[in-house]
Amino acid sequence: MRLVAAAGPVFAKHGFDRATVREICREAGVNIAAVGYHFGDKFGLYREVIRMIRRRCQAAHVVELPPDLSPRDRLHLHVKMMLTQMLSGDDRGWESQLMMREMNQPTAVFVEMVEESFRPTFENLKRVLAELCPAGTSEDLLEKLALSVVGQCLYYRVGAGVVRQLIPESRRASSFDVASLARHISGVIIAAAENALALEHSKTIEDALDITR
Amino acid sequence: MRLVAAAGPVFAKHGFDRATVREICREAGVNIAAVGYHFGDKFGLYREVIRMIRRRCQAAHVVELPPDLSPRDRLHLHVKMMLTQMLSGDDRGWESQLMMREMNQPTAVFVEMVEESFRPTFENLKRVLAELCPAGTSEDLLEKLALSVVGQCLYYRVGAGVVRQLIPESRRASSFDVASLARHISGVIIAAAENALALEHSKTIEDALDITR
DNA sequence: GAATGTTTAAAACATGCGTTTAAAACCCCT
DNA sequence: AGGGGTTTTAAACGCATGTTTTAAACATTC
Repeated sequence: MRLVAAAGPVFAKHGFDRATVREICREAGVNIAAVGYHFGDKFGLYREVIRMIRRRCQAAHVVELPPDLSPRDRLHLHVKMMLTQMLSGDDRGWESQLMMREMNQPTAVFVEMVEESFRPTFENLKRVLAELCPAGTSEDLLEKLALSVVGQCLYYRVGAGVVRQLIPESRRASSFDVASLARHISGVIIAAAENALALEHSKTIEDALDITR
Repeated sequence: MRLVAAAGPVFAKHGFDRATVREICREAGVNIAAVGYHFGDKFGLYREVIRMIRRRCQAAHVVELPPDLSPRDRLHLHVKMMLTQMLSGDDRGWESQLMMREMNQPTAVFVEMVEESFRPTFENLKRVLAELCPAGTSEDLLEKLALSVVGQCLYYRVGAGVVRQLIPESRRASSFDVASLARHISGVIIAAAENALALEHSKTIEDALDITR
Protein backbone atom coordinates (compact mmCIF):
# COMPACT_ATOMS: atom_id res chain seq x y z
CA MET A 1 0.00 0.00 0.00
CA ARG A 2 1.38 3.39 -0.99
CA LEU A 3 -0.20 4.99 2.06
CA VAL A 4 1.91 3.07 4.58
CA ALA A 5 5.11 3.83 2.72
CA ALA A 6 4.32 7.52 2.58
CA ALA A 7 3.09 7.67 6.17
CA GLY A 8 6.33 6.37 7.70
CA PRO A 9 8.53 9.40 6.98
CA VAL A 10 5.73 11.82 7.79
CA PHE A 11 5.05 10.22 11.18
CA ALA A 12 8.79 10.16 11.84
CA LYS A 13 9.28 13.80 10.92
CA HIS A 14 6.38 15.29 12.87
CA GLY A 15 5.37 12.67 15.42
CA PHE A 16 1.98 11.02 15.58
CA ASP A 17 0.07 14.08 16.77
CA ARG A 18 1.60 16.75 14.54
CA ALA A 19 1.49 14.56 11.46
CA THR A 20 -1.70 15.28 9.52
CA VAL A 21 -3.56 12.74 7.44
CA ARG A 22 -3.90 15.41 4.79
CA GLU A 23 -0.13 15.70 4.36
CA ILE A 24 0.26 11.93 4.34
CA CYS A 25 -2.40 11.52 1.68
CA ARG A 26 -1.03 14.37 -0.41
CA GLU A 27 2.41 12.73 -0.19
CA ALA A 28 0.95 9.38 -1.19
CA GLY A 29 -1.20 10.87 -3.92
CA VAL A 30 -4.43 9.41 -2.60
CA ASN A 31 -7.63 10.81 -1.21
CA ILE A 32 -8.12 11.70 2.44
CA ALA A 33 -10.88 9.17 2.92
CA ALA A 34 -8.59 6.28 2.03
CA VAL A 35 -7.08 6.12 5.51
CA GLY A 36 -10.52 5.79 7.06
CA TYR A 37 -11.53 3.14 4.58
CA HIS A 38 -8.43 0.94 4.73
CA PHE A 39 -7.20 1.38 8.31
CA GLY A 40 -10.24 2.56 10.25
CA ASP A 41 -8.58 5.68 11.55
CA LYS A 42 -5.29 7.52 11.84
CA PHE A 43 -3.95 5.27 14.57
CA GLY A 44 -4.71 2.17 12.53
CA LEU A 45 -2.46 3.54 9.82
CA TYR A 46 0.23 4.23 12.41
CA ARG A 47 -0.01 0.69 13.74
CA GLU A 48 0.48 -0.62 10.23
CA VAL A 49 3.58 1.52 9.77
CA ILE A 50 5.07 0.05 12.93
CA ARG A 51 4.31 -3.46 11.76
CA MET A 52 6.11 -2.74 8.50
CA ILE A 53 9.17 -1.53 10.37
CA ARG A 54 9.14 -4.69 12.50
CA ARG A 55 9.17 -6.89 9.41
CA ARG A 56 12.11 -4.97 7.98
CA CYS A 57 14.07 -5.05 11.25
CA GLN A 58 13.58 -8.76 11.67
CA ALA A 59 14.91 -9.28 8.17
CA ALA A 60 17.90 -7.06 8.93
CA HIS A 61 18.71 -8.70 12.26
CA VAL A 62 19.20 -12.18 10.92
CA VAL A 63 22.28 -10.90 9.08
CA GLU A 64 24.83 -12.53 11.35
CA LEU A 65 28.42 -11.57 11.80
CA PRO A 66 31.24 -13.76 10.52
CA PRO A 67 31.89 -16.19 13.37
CA ASP A 68 35.66 -16.26 13.10
CA LEU A 69 36.19 -12.81 14.56
CA SER A 70 37.71 -12.01 17.92
CA PRO A 71 35.26 -10.78 20.58
CA ARG A 72 36.84 -7.35 20.39
CA ASP A 73 36.16 -7.08 16.67
CA ARG A 74 32.64 -8.43 17.08
CA LEU A 75 31.90 -5.74 19.66
CA HIS A 76 33.41 -3.11 17.43
CA LEU A 77 31.26 -4.15 14.49
CA HIS A 78 28.18 -4.19 16.69
CA VAL A 79 28.87 -0.63 17.78
CA LYS A 80 29.61 0.51 14.27
CA MET A 81 26.40 -1.02 13.01
CA MET A 82 24.34 0.71 15.69
CA LEU A 83 26.01 4.04 15.04
CA THR A 84 25.49 3.94 11.29
CA GLN A 85 21.85 3.04 11.87
CA MET A 86 21.52 5.91 14.36
CA LEU A 87 23.30 8.55 12.33
CA SER A 88 22.06 7.70 8.87
CA GLY A 89 20.52 10.67 7.12
CA ASP A 90 16.82 11.42 7.16
CA ASP A 91 16.17 9.46 3.99
CA ARG A 92 17.38 6.21 5.48
CA GLY A 93 16.90 6.99 9.13
CA TRP A 94 13.22 7.73 9.53
CA GLU A 95 12.70 4.32 11.09
CA SER A 96 15.01 4.87 14.05
CA GLN A 97 13.62 8.39 14.25
CA LEU A 98 10.18 6.90 14.75
CA MET A 99 11.49 4.55 17.43
CA MET A 100 12.98 7.54 19.18
CA ARG A 101 9.56 9.16 19.24
CA GLU A 102 8.05 6.01 20.66
CA MET A 103 10.58 6.13 23.49
CA ASN A 104 9.61 9.67 24.38
CA GLN A 105 5.86 9.30 23.97
CA PRO A 106 5.09 5.60 24.02
CA THR A 107 1.91 4.49 22.29
CA ALA A 108 0.25 1.10 22.43
CA VAL A 109 2.83 -0.45 20.11
CA PHE A 110 5.83 0.36 22.31
CA VAL A 111 5.93 -2.94 24.19
CA GLU A 112 6.11 -5.19 21.17
CA MET A 113 8.59 -2.85 19.53
CA VAL A 114 11.00 -3.25 22.44
CA GLU A 115 10.48 -6.99 22.50
CA GLU A 116 11.14 -7.56 18.82
CA SER A 117 13.75 -4.91 18.11
CA PHE A 118 15.59 -3.89 21.27
CA ARG A 119 15.82 -7.18 23.13
CA PRO A 120 17.61 -9.09 20.37
CA THR A 121 20.25 -6.37 20.17
CA PHE A 122 20.52 -6.36 23.94
CA GLU A 123 21.02 -10.12 24.13
CA ASN A 124 23.57 -10.11 21.34
CA LEU A 125 25.55 -7.46 23.17
CA LYS A 126 25.43 -9.43 26.40
CA ARG A 127 26.80 -12.51 24.64
CA VAL A 128 29.73 -10.61 23.17
CA LEU A 129 30.46 -8.88 26.45
CA ALA A 130 30.44 -12.18 28.31
CA GLU A 131 33.35 -13.27 26.15
CA LEU A 132 35.24 -10.05 26.79
CA CYS A 133 34.83 -10.10 30.56
CA PRO A 134 36.65 -12.46 32.91
CA ALA A 135 34.83 -15.70 33.61
CA GLY A 136 32.33 -15.41 36.43
CA THR A 137 31.33 -11.83 35.68
CA SER A 138 27.88 -11.20 37.12
CA GLU A 139 24.76 -10.90 34.98
CA ASP A 140 24.19 -7.46 36.47
CA LEU A 141 27.49 -6.16 35.22
CA LEU A 142 26.98 -7.60 31.76
CA GLU A 143 23.64 -5.84 31.52
CA LYS A 144 24.99 -2.57 32.75
CA LEU A 145 27.81 -2.76 30.23
CA ALA A 146 25.35 -3.52 27.45
CA LEU A 147 23.30 -0.49 28.44
CA SER A 148 26.48 1.56 28.50
CA VAL A 149 27.09 0.63 24.89
CA VAL A 150 23.56 1.44 23.81
CA GLY A 151 23.54 4.68 25.79
CA GLN A 152 26.72 5.99 24.26
CA CYS A 153 25.59 5.16 20.75
CA LEU A 154 22.12 6.55 21.24
CA TYR A 155 23.40 9.85 22.55
CA TYR A 156 24.81 10.79 19.18
CA ARG A 157 21.25 10.72 17.89
CA VAL A 158 19.12 12.10 20.71
CA GLY A 159 21.84 14.61 21.56
CA ALA A 160 22.81 15.34 17.98
CA GLY A 161 21.75 18.96 18.30
CA VAL A 162 23.71 19.37 21.51
CA VAL A 163 26.84 17.79 20.04
CA ARG A 164 26.55 20.00 16.97
CA GLN A 165 26.60 23.04 19.18
CA LEU A 166 29.23 21.88 21.69
CA ILE A 167 31.85 20.59 19.25
CA PRO A 168 33.09 23.01 16.59
CA GLU A 169 32.38 21.97 13.04
CA SER A 170 36.03 21.44 12.16
CA ARG A 171 36.75 18.94 14.92
CA ARG A 172 33.38 17.33 14.46
CA ALA A 173 34.08 16.51 10.84
CA SER A 174 37.54 15.14 11.54
CA SER A 175 37.11 13.25 14.80
CA PHE A 176 33.41 12.57 15.35
CA ASP A 177 32.55 10.52 12.30
CA VAL A 178 31.07 7.05 12.64
CA ALA A 179 34.40 5.23 12.37
CA SER A 180 36.12 7.32 15.06
CA LEU A 181 33.16 7.11 17.41
CA ALA A 182 32.88 3.36 16.98
CA ARG A 183 36.57 2.96 17.84
CA HIS A 184 36.13 5.16 20.88
CA ILE A 185 33.01 3.50 22.26
CA SER A 186 34.22 -0.05 21.76
CA GLY A 187 37.58 0.97 23.25
CA VAL A 188 35.91 2.36 26.36
CA ILE A 189 33.85 -0.77 26.84
CA ILE A 190 36.82 -3.08 26.29
CA ALA A 191 38.85 -1.18 28.86
CA ALA A 192 35.96 -1.48 31.30
CA ALA A 193 35.48 -5.18 30.57
CA GLU A 194 39.12 -5.90 31.29
CA ASN A 195 38.69 -4.20 34.65
CA ALA A 196 35.46 -6.02 35.36
CA LEU A 197 36.71 -7.36 38.67
CA ALA A 198 37.39 -3.85 39.91
CA LEU A 199 33.96 -2.72 38.69
CA GLU A 200 32.18 -5.45 40.62
CA HIS A 201 33.65 -4.49 43.96
CA SER A 202 34.03 -0.75 43.54
CA LYS A 203 33.48 1.26 46.67
CA THR A 204 33.61 5.01 46.92
CA ILE A 205 33.40 7.65 49.58
CA GLU A 206 29.78 7.60 48.54
CA ASP A 207 27.37 9.16 50.95
CA ALA A 208 29.98 11.07 52.86
CA LEU A 209 28.69 14.12 51.00
CA ASP A 210 25.19 13.64 49.79
CA ILE A 211 24.35 15.78 46.80
CA THR A 212 20.91 14.38 46.14
CA ARG A 213 19.67 17.87 47.02
CA MET B 1 3.26 34.40 38.17
CA ARG B 2 1.17 31.33 38.83
CA LEU B 3 0.77 30.70 35.11
CA VAL B 4 4.46 30.02 34.49
CA ALA B 5 4.67 27.66 37.46
CA ALA B 6 1.66 25.71 36.29
CA ALA B 7 2.71 25.71 32.64
CA GLY B 8 6.07 24.02 33.27
CA PRO B 9 4.80 20.58 34.25
CA VAL B 10 2.08 20.66 31.60
CA PHE B 11 4.52 21.52 28.81
CA ALA B 12 6.85 18.83 30.13
CA LYS B 13 4.15 16.19 30.27
CA HIS B 14 2.58 16.76 26.86
CA GLY B 15 5.12 18.72 24.85
CA PHE B 16 4.56 22.18 23.41
CA ASP B 17 2.06 21.14 20.77
CA ARG B 18 -0.09 18.72 22.76
CA ALA B 19 -0.18 20.96 25.80
CA THR B 20 -3.31 23.11 25.67
CA VAL B 21 -3.59 26.57 27.12
CA ARG B 22 -6.94 25.51 28.50
CA GLU B 23 -5.38 22.80 30.66
CA ILE B 24 -2.59 25.12 31.77
CA CYS B 25 -5.04 27.81 32.79
CA ARG B 26 -7.34 25.34 34.51
CA GLU B 27 -4.32 24.03 36.43
CA ALA B 28 -3.29 27.55 37.33
CA GLY B 29 -6.82 28.60 38.21
CA VAL B 30 -6.83 31.58 35.86
CA ASN B 31 -8.77 32.53 32.78
CA ILE B 32 -7.80 31.47 29.29
CA ALA B 33 -7.24 35.01 28.12
CA ALA B 34 -4.52 35.58 30.70
CA VAL B 35 -1.85 33.95 28.56
CA GLY B 36 -2.64 36.27 25.67
CA TYR B 37 -2.68 39.29 27.92
CA HIS B 38 0.55 38.65 29.82
CA PHE B 39 2.72 36.75 27.32
CA GLY B 40 1.29 37.64 23.93
CA ASP B 41 0.67 34.06 22.90
CA LYS B 42 1.28 30.45 23.84
CA PHE B 43 4.90 30.48 22.74
CA GLY B 44 5.60 33.59 24.81
CA LEU B 45 4.47 31.63 27.86
CA TYR B 46 6.71 28.74 26.85
CA ARG B 47 9.69 31.05 26.46
CA GLU B 48 9.08 32.37 29.96
CA VAL B 49 8.99 28.83 31.35
CA ILE B 50 12.39 28.14 29.79
CA ARG B 51 13.81 31.35 31.23
CA MET B 52 12.61 30.28 34.67
CA ILE B 53 14.36 26.92 34.31
CA ARG B 54 17.55 28.70 33.25
CA ARG B 55 17.53 30.85 36.36
CA ARG B 56 17.06 27.80 38.58
CA CYS B 57 19.80 25.82 36.82
CA GLN B 58 22.29 28.66 37.08
CA ALA B 59 21.60 28.87 40.79
CA ALA B 60 22.06 25.12 41.11
CA HIS B 61 25.27 25.03 39.07
CA VAL B 62 27.24 27.43 41.21
CA VAL B 63 27.09 24.87 44.01
CA GLU B 64 30.69 23.75 43.73
CA LEU B 65 32.16 20.52 44.93
CA PRO B 66 34.53 20.41 47.87
CA PRO B 67 37.95 20.98 46.34
CA ASP B 68 39.85 18.50 48.46
CA LEU B 69 38.45 15.42 46.72
CA SER B 70 40.36 13.08 44.47
CA PRO B 71 39.53 13.31 40.74
CA ARG B 72 37.90 9.87 40.94
CA ASP B 73 35.51 11.00 43.64
CA ARG B 74 34.79 14.27 41.85
CA LEU B 75 33.84 12.34 38.72
CA HIS B 76 31.72 9.98 40.75
CA LEU B 77 29.82 12.83 42.38
CA HIS B 78 29.32 14.48 39.00
CA VAL B 79 27.78 11.31 37.64
CA LYS B 80 25.64 10.79 40.69
CA MET B 81 24.35 14.34 40.49
CA MET B 82 23.42 13.95 36.83
CA LEU B 83 21.69 10.64 37.46
CA THR B 84 19.63 11.92 40.37
CA GLN B 85 18.59 14.88 38.26
CA MET B 86 17.70 12.57 35.37
CA LEU B 87 15.84 9.96 37.37
CA SER B 88 14.02 12.15 39.84
CA GLY B 89 10.31 11.47 39.83
CA ASP B 90 7.88 13.41 37.73
CA ASP B 91 7.20 15.90 40.47
CA ARG B 92 10.80 17.02 40.64
CA GLY B 93 11.93 16.05 37.17
CA TRP B 94 9.68 17.96 34.83
CA GLU B 95 12.51 20.33 34.05
CA SER B 96 14.84 17.74 32.58
CA GLN B 97 11.80 16.21 30.91
CA LEU B 98 11.24 19.51 29.15
CA MET B 99 14.88 19.67 28.08
CA MET B 100 14.50 16.18 26.66
CA ARG B 101 11.62 17.41 24.54
CA GLU B 102 13.68 20.34 23.32
CA MET B 103 16.34 17.90 22.18
CA ASN B 104 13.84 15.92 20.12
CA GLN B 105 11.89 18.84 18.72
CA PRO B 106 14.05 21.93 19.14
CA THR B 107 12.28 25.26 19.27
CA ALA B 108 13.78 28.73 19.11
CA VAL B 109 15.04 28.53 22.69
CA PHE B 110 17.17 25.43 22.15
CA VAL B 111 20.42 27.23 21.35
CA GLU B 112 20.53 29.33 24.51
CA MET B 113 19.43 26.35 26.57
CA VAL B 114 22.44 24.34 25.42
CA GLU B 115 24.76 27.28 25.95
CA GLU B 116 23.67 28.05 29.49
CA SER B 117 22.88 24.58 30.78
CA PHE B 118 24.72 21.90 28.83
CA ARG B 119 28.03 23.59 28.11
CA PRO B 120 28.91 24.32 31.76
CA THR B 121 28.35 20.67 32.63
CA PHE B 122 30.36 19.63 29.61
CA GLU B 123 33.31 21.86 30.53
CA ASN B 124 33.25 20.71 34.15
CA LEU B 125 33.39 17.11 33.00
CA LYS B 126 36.30 17.81 30.68
CA ARG B 127 38.24 19.40 33.53
CA VAL B 128 37.76 16.40 35.80
CA LEU B 129 38.61 13.97 33.02
CA ALA B 130 41.79 15.87 32.20
CA GLU B 131 43.00 15.10 35.71
CA LEU B 132 42.09 11.43 35.38
CA CYS B 133 43.79 10.91 32.03
CA PRO B 134 47.56 10.77 31.51
CA ALA B 135 49.17 14.10 30.73
CA GLY B 136 49.04 14.97 27.06
CA THR B 137 45.68 13.38 26.37
CA SER B 138 44.14 14.98 23.30
CA GLU B 139 41.21 17.38 23.49
CA ASP B 140 39.31 15.06 21.19
CA LEU B 141 39.52 12.16 23.59
CA LEU B 142 38.52 14.28 26.55
CA GLU B 143 35.42 15.45 24.70
CA LYS B 144 34.50 11.95 23.60
CA LEU B 145 34.87 10.71 27.17
CA ALA B 146 32.70 13.55 28.44
CA LEU B 147 30.04 12.65 25.90
CA SER B 148 30.34 9.02 26.97
CA VAL B 149 29.50 10.05 30.51
CA VAL B 150 26.54 12.16 29.46
CA GLY B 151 25.30 9.50 27.07
CA GLN B 152 25.31 6.73 29.64
CA CYS B 153 23.53 8.89 32.22
CA LEU B 154 20.99 10.19 29.75
CA TYR B 155 20.06 6.75 28.55
CA TYR B 156 18.48 5.89 31.86
CA ARG B 157 15.99 8.67 31.19
CA VAL B 158 15.33 8.54 27.44
CA GLY B 159 15.47 4.76 27.54
CA ALA B 160 13.69 4.39 30.86
CA GLY B 161 10.80 2.55 29.26
CA VAL B 162 13.16 0.19 27.45
CA VAL B 163 15.17 -0.54 30.58
CA ARG B 164 11.98 -1.15 32.52
CA GLN B 165 11.02 -3.81 30.02
CA LEU B 166 14.45 -5.38 29.49
CA ILE B 167 15.49 -5.72 33.14
CA PRO B 168 13.17 -7.65 35.45
CA GLU B 169 11.75 -5.63 38.30
CA SER B 170 13.59 -7.58 40.99
CA ARG B 171 17.08 -6.99 39.58
CA ARG B 172 16.17 -3.44 38.65
CA ALA B 173 15.29 -2.54 42.22
CA SER B 174 18.41 -4.13 43.68
CA SER B 175 21.11 -3.28 41.14
CA PHE B 176 19.90 -0.40 38.98
CA ASP B 177 19.34 2.31 41.56
CA VAL B 178 21.11 5.64 41.32
CA ALA B 179 23.98 4.66 43.61
CA SER B 180 24.80 1.44 41.74
CA LEU B 181 24.54 3.08 38.34
CA ALA B 182 26.76 5.96 39.42
CA ARG B 183 29.41 3.51 40.62
CA HIS B 184 29.17 1.61 37.36
CA ILE B 185 29.36 4.59 35.02
CA SER B 186 32.19 6.34 36.84
CA GLY B 187 34.00 2.98 37.04
CA VAL B 188 33.71 2.48 33.28
CA ILE B 189 35.01 5.95 32.56
CA ILE B 190 37.90 5.63 35.02
CA ALA B 191 38.95 2.35 33.45
CA ALA B 192 38.84 3.99 30.04
CA ALA B 193 40.75 7.05 31.23
CA GLU B 194 43.55 4.89 32.61
CA ASN B 195 43.84 3.25 29.22
CA ALA B 196 43.72 6.58 27.41
CA LEU B 197 46.94 5.91 25.57
CA ALA B 198 45.52 2.72 24.08
CA LEU B 199 42.34 4.58 23.12
CA GLU B 200 44.22 7.27 21.25
CA HIS B 201 45.98 4.85 18.96
CA SER B 202 43.41 2.11 18.66
CA LYS B 203 43.29 0.39 15.33
CA THR B 204 40.91 -2.35 14.36
CA ILE B 205 40.32 -4.59 11.43
CA GLU B 206 37.92 -1.85 10.51
CA ASP B 207 36.82 -1.77 6.94
CA ALA B 208 37.87 -5.29 6.18
CA LEU B 209 34.19 -6.13 6.37
CA ASP B 210 32.08 -3.09 5.74
CA ILE B 211 28.64 -3.32 7.34
CA THR B 212 27.47 0.15 6.43
CA ARG B 213 24.93 -1.65 4.27
C1' DG C 1 -23.60 -6.59 -20.88
C1' DA C 2 -25.88 -5.72 -16.66
C1' DA C 3 -25.65 -6.50 -11.61
C1' DT C 4 -23.09 -6.52 -7.62
C1' DG C 5 -19.37 -5.75 -4.59
C1' DT C 6 -15.17 -2.87 -3.95
C1' DT C 7 -12.40 1.13 -4.12
C1' DT C 8 -11.81 6.15 -4.82
C1' DA C 9 -13.46 11.16 -4.92
C1' DA C 10 -15.20 15.51 -3.23
C1' DA C 11 -17.51 17.72 0.11
C1' DA C 12 -19.38 18.45 4.49
C1' DC C 13 -19.34 17.60 9.51
C1' DA C 14 -17.98 17.86 14.36
C1' DT C 15 -14.52 19.00 17.50
C1' DG C 16 -10.84 21.12 19.77
C1' DC C 17 -7.44 24.43 19.39
C1' DG C 18 -5.17 29.35 19.99
C1' DT C 19 -6.62 33.73 19.89
C1' DT C 20 -9.52 37.87 20.24
C1' DT C 21 -13.10 40.84 21.94
C1' DA C 22 -15.89 43.56 24.91
C1' DA C 23 -17.52 44.14 29.26
C1' DA C 24 -17.09 43.58 34.14
C1' DA C 25 -14.19 43.74 38.32
C1' DC C 26 -10.43 45.44 40.65
C1' DC C 27 -6.97 48.64 42.45
C1' DC C 28 -4.78 52.80 43.53
C1' DC C 29 -4.62 57.59 44.03
C1' DT C 30 -6.66 62.25 44.58
C1' DA D 1 -16.64 58.93 46.44
C1' DG D 2 -15.04 58.77 41.94
C1' DG D 3 -12.29 58.30 37.85
C1' DG D 4 -8.47 56.12 35.06
C1' DG D 5 -5.56 52.54 34.26
C1' DT D 6 -5.03 47.54 34.89
C1' DT D 7 -6.39 42.92 35.30
C1' DT D 8 -9.83 39.24 34.99
C1' DT D 9 -13.92 37.15 32.99
C1' DA D 10 -17.07 34.93 29.72
C1' DA D 11 -18.18 34.37 25.19
C1' DA D 12 -17.23 34.07 20.48
C1' DC D 13 -14.23 33.85 16.33
C1' DG D 14 -11.36 31.65 12.84
C1' DC D 15 -8.94 27.85 11.67
C1' DA D 16 -7.09 23.24 11.18
C1' DT D 17 -7.79 18.70 12.25
C1' DG D 18 -9.81 13.68 12.12
C1' DT D 19 -13.72 11.61 10.62
C1' DT D 20 -17.99 10.68 8.06
C1' DT D 21 -21.04 10.87 4.25
C1' DT D 22 -22.66 10.42 -0.37
C1' DA D 23 -21.96 9.58 -4.87
C1' DA D 24 -19.07 8.31 -8.69
C1' DA D 25 -15.59 5.13 -10.81
C1' DC D 26 -13.85 0.69 -11.07
C1' DA D 27 -13.59 -4.28 -11.00
C1' DT D 28 -15.59 -8.87 -10.99
C1' DT D 29 -18.86 -12.27 -11.86
C1' DC D 30 -22.64 -14.58 -13.98
